[in-house]
Amino acid sequence: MADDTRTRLIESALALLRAGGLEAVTLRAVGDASGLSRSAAYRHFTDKTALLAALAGRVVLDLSEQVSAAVGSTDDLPGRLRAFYQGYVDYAMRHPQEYRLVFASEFLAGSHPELEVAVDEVMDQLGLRVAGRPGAAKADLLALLCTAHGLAELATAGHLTHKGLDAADVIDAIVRNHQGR
Amino acid sequence: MADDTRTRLIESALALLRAGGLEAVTLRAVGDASGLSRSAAYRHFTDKTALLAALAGRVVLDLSEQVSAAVGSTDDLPGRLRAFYQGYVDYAMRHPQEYRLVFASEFLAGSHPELEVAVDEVMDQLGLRVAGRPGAAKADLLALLCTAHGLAELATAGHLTHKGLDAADVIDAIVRNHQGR
DNA sequence: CTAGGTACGTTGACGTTGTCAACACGCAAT
DNA sequence: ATTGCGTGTTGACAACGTCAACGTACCTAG
Repeated sequence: MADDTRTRLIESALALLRAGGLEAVTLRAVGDASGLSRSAAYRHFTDKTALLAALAGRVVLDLSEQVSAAVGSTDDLPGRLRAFYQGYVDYAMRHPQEYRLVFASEFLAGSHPELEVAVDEVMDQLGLRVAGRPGAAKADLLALLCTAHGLAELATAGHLTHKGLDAADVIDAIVRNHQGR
Repeated sequence: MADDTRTRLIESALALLRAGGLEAVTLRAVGDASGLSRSAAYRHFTDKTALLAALAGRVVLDLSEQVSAAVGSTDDLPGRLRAFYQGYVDYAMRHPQEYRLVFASEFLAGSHPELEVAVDEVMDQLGLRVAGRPGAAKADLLALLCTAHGLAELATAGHLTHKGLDAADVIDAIVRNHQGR
């Protein structure tokens, strides 16, 4: 099966990313780790960026599942908000390189519509999950995701811990300042 | 003066970044654009990442000034909030590559304490500017900045316009859902 | 059964990049 | 005058993304 090799390439890239950051993910290294050769990836991806985009897609799905699980079936809105933010930033802190790859690859690579669509879908789903029902306005959901993403990026960059605070404190402030409608 | 050459290198790198994105910023191209040679940058920066970090520092300062000007001396809190978010995302949309470089370089490059400190300082200053007085809690200011940064990143990635919305709509939602104290 | 195409994988090679060593120049201080 | 340092250049190297050429298995049509 060709799909098998394809996922093995993605898996190897993921392992390299975790171990040594984005700069450790080279096509030669991916080939070695997969027991293949340098340019084996070109039979399954048009580009190096296409491989990264596929990997990013996997990450987005993983993130979505974990956050959904974290929100679970919390009843009250403040509780859902808190669980959402906490689950989101927890994932980002547990997998910093992976999380940042998702948005870095959109920057570095010109256009990977497949990934952009995946991100959009996951974001929508997460927003609905928190809002509770599909009646919520799009702008409100996006506001939620903006905050979550900013939180995740600042947290993974270490800009929160610098001041004797951690993500939970900021989440507290966010939820406290949020008035439902 | 050596400082002169140093700033010229940074300026050339900025021009290249604006013109062709991050991948167009190569040390050889910077040398050419500065009328110097390939490795001239190594007399002023230890690394390519150090040059990028210096450039990012310049960008952060620029961002800070523009956002401060946008907030100006708005009186009411909702007005200040709106002006802050709008000014922040405006800058990011006007200079997407530069804005993203600031946070990408922290990711790509291991550690550039100078840049991290600059980011922290600017963030603090902006937070105070919006809060109006130094009495505000740190966590509240950071919450503000998380949202602004997330907004800027999603906007520059095109994740807002996809749904027939633009940044102003999301800012409306954010301000509407925010209860000051 | 054979011929040919297709999917998959490998190696060789090329241009580009970041980086360093070696060298050269000019200026300041001893 | 000599020494040293700051600044700049070129030559060279390894690593990288990428492509062309080639090989090999397999499936399918005649």
